[in-house]
Amino acid sequence: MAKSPKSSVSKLVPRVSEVAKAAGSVSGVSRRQQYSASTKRALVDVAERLFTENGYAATSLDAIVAGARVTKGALYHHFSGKQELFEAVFERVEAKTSKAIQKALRGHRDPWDKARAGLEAFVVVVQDPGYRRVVIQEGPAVLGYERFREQEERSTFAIVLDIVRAVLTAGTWELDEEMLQTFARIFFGALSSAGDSVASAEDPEAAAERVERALGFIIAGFQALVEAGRELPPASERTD
Amino acid sequence: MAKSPKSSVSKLVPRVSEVAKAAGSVSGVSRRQQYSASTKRALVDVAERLFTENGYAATSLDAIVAGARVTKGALYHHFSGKQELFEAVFERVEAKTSKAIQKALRGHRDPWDKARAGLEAFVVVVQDPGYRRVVIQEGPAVLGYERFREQEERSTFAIVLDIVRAVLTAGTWELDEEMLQTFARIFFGALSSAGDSVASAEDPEAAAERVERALGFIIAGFQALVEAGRELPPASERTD
DNA sequence: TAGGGAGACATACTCTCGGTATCCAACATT
DNA sequence: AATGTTGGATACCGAGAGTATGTCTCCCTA
Repeated sequence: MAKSPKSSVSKLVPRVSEVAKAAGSVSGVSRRQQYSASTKRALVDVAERLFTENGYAATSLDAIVAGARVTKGALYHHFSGKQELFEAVFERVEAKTSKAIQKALRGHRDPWDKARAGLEAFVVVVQDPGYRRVVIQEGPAVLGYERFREQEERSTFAIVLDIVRAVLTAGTWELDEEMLQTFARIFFGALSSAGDSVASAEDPEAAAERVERALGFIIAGFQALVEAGRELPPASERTD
Repeated sequence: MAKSPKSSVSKLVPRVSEVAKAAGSVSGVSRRQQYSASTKRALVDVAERLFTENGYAATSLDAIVAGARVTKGALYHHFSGKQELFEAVFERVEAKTSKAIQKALRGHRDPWDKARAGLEAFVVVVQDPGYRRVVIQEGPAVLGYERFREQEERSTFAIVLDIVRAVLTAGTWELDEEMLQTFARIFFGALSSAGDSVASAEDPEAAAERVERALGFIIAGFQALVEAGRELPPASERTD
């Protein structure tokens, strides 16, 4: 229905102007595919910027496509909708973060050293506005908590889990996977919160220092118990 | 402009049907004010339910006003918009939670006992779907992180801060307010995250037990160091 | 006790925005 | 050349947040 807009002139500017043409054309991908990939990247680029600056709800698709100099048609060709676009941004930010932390971890063999190095890296990386906004603040709400956790599970949280596993299996007692996950969750939450407090502080430098000292202290206490072979306490007395 | 709908019959059902008439009419409030307060409460009631069930974005104002059997006019008379309505819900849920924890804290004098009791209470209360959804998951995104923290600052977080202050000033060393806040933030984050993992577990009972044991262990390590009078570690070597 | 605020809503409208339907041009394939 | 496929443009739609304005009724005061 609706009068067909077939005679709409289609002023079609030369299209795909100066963009693309990166990656030397050697590979087997056609020019068309290159263009496609480049507009997709452009969309994610702009979306990342706008989501970070104004948040998910306050960022309109019109603004995004305008920024990427395409139209909604292009957007909906590459993504199923606003949420999937957000996911793409989310994954990218996560990947960046994850890589940065992994990098900081290299060069430490002792698990406890690794933990401390990871902590320091995390405190730095969490100050990135993109990570704060996209991952920490809006991730759970936009993706839904379940999907959010699935994503985390495969990146930043995985790192924490690895470290926790390393330091705990180095101890004398053994514990099941569930308990490991629990410890990792707790530390991960502590890190996230700490990171937030750093990022939103008036003086991030000073805040970061405080966070490192505090967490260092807690970890030290933890380490002492673990290395002393102290058993896990039982749950409270209401466990029948 | 626009044709004035003055002749729109106004079918006006008896209005303010069976609701209200709670609180024995002794106080100095007029009947008018009672009615007003009751519709406001009805709005918040319904909003709390729908926000909890479907989330903020997926809950339309139309659904809320329909549930409360009023119109948008009423809603916008009492609240400046959807967000302010959410804030009202948020505050109520927070207050409920806060009160529950405070209650669990009574009857413990030793700060460390208090900490453990508070932990247990928190793990329970965080399983409430309303708290999870409204406060933990959507609070930061909807309110914006700053406003979210301001609110937390005055309720649940305040409790954690109190406890942390109690256990730390009981120790030998002294530390400034900022450092206290940092510790509280960290523990608060750990608690929130732990609470989430409990609430979203297949077996919340078992998850709650694990959380308590893990956090109990961490606290024990913390306590050991504090009571040993161990100094805070310096920050990492890049502090010039 | 009449009347005039003003508070407490109702109704109808606007406008932004996410999503859809449809079309077209540029390649790819035969 | 004919055909299919992909990348993308345009126009449109409906949902829903917010607004403009009217109106009823309680309450207070002269």
